[in-house]
Amino acid sequence: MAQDKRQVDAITARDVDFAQWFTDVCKKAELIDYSSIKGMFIYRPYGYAIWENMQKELDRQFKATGHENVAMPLLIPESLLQKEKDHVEGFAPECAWVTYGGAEKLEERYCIRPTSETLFCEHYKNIIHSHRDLPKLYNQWCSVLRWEKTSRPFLRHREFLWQEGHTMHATAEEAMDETVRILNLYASFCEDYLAMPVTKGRKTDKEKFSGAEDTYCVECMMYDRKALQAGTSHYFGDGFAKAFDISFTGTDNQPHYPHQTSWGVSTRLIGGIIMTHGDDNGLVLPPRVAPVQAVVIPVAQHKPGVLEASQKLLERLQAAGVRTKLDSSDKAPGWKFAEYEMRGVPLRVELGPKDMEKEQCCIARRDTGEKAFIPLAQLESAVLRLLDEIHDNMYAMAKKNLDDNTFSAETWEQVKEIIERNKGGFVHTKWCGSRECELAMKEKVGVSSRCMPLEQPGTTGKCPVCGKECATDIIWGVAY
RNA sequence: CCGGGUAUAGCGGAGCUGGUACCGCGCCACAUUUGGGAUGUGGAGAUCGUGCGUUCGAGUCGCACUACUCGGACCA
Repeated sequence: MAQDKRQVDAITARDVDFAQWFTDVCKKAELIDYSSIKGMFIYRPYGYAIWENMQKELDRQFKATGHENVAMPLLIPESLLQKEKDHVEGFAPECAWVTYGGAEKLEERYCIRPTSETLFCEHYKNIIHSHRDLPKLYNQWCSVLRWEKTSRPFLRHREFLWQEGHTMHATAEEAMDETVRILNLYASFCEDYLAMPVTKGRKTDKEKFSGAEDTYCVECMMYDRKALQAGTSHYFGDGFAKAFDISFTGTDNQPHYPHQTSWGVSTRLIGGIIMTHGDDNGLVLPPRVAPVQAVVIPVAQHKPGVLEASQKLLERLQAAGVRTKLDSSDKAPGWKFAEYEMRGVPLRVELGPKDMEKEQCCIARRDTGEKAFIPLAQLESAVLRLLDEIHDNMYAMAKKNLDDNTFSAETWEQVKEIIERNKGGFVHTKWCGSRECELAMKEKVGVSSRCMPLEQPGTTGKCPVCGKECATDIIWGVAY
């Protein structure tokens, strides 16, 4: 392997130590750097650019479905956070608190937002009075802070970037529609933009968001067969509205409580694409969010005309809407090949004197490593076609990994056997709905419930723990 | 939060029974090179994670702290 020639850039093999491979990729591809505070990471330009591309597309879709962006305060007074009982119980253990303003000790301490439901509710109380004020479809892009005990790049930060949507609706049905609309939006975003197949489902009471009536989620399977929760969409009913005393006058001239949702995805998605698609040569980025979709590498660039011709390729691809970079640095071509592979750039366009004679260029795919010689006249169409093909192929490979590692079982012993033999994966069983049986699975098998899939077969069977006859399908797995 | 490991130049490492630090890669300059991580010559770069202590003297010994990392717990 090329990268073995240099220790400096060596990346731990993926199958030898997946955790170390992941950290190596994050560092070597210059996505992220550590800061001096545990769990607080620096998003470097290349890593942040991936987030910006995700953000751009999600923001477009949010706006297309009627949502508006707002910016709420960073700090939450303790008294405000405490208004909803379940919510504060869930988040208080991981809050960081501001207790001083300048040299003065504050009368009341302020929590640095771990999530902003309470802030939105306080505001909604002031602006929602009539059914004409509904729905309110707000979203904010911000960072939040949760004092996690263990942290890992992208997967679990103390401070992380995300978007949080908070909406208010006149009826439960409308709020539930919104919850599902966003769940579907997240699912199609993961599949169509990140090439990550998802399983849509509902969380158990144990796993749902603190204060929510229902939490829906998209669960993905990483290359190492562990589960990653990629996005969540919560239905709150009118619980927060009651706790925060938010009401509106309906067409019937009677007071009503509005129904609420919240939903979010975070920079954890970047961790997801790394662990779904990466290989032993480093990152493999889904073309639709890759900061650089094609890199033009001149070969023998000191020879007359090569740089100029390469520059022309750059301009043509940029004009065709392809995010393209030309690397005319004086590194050797082989060095550049390895470098951009490590960084996951989907396509490499090589141009040298021999190609110029034949009016062609060489295009190499990151996902398969295949090289093809393309007539210069067909440059744009070939590149655009290949980017789509790469996306489809990356999706298909990830889907195969998901399908190959998804199983069904009837008893907890079978689940344990499958998880141990397969070193992870998803196992479908029936579930009686009791927390005791869910906890027993963690205890006996070491798995947690991922979700109850939205698509239920409607059959009945036995709970793998208590053996009771039941109808609900549930998925178990080891999660990040 | 509990237990194990680690911290020396940008990166990876060496540094003995205490004496102010060495190697490879990278970096800078010049020359020759360029189709899978080029070669030569010259050069720069470190208060040894932080703080306190022992000592004539600490990278080395002791204590504390911080961060990273692997298990576990917790969390989503």
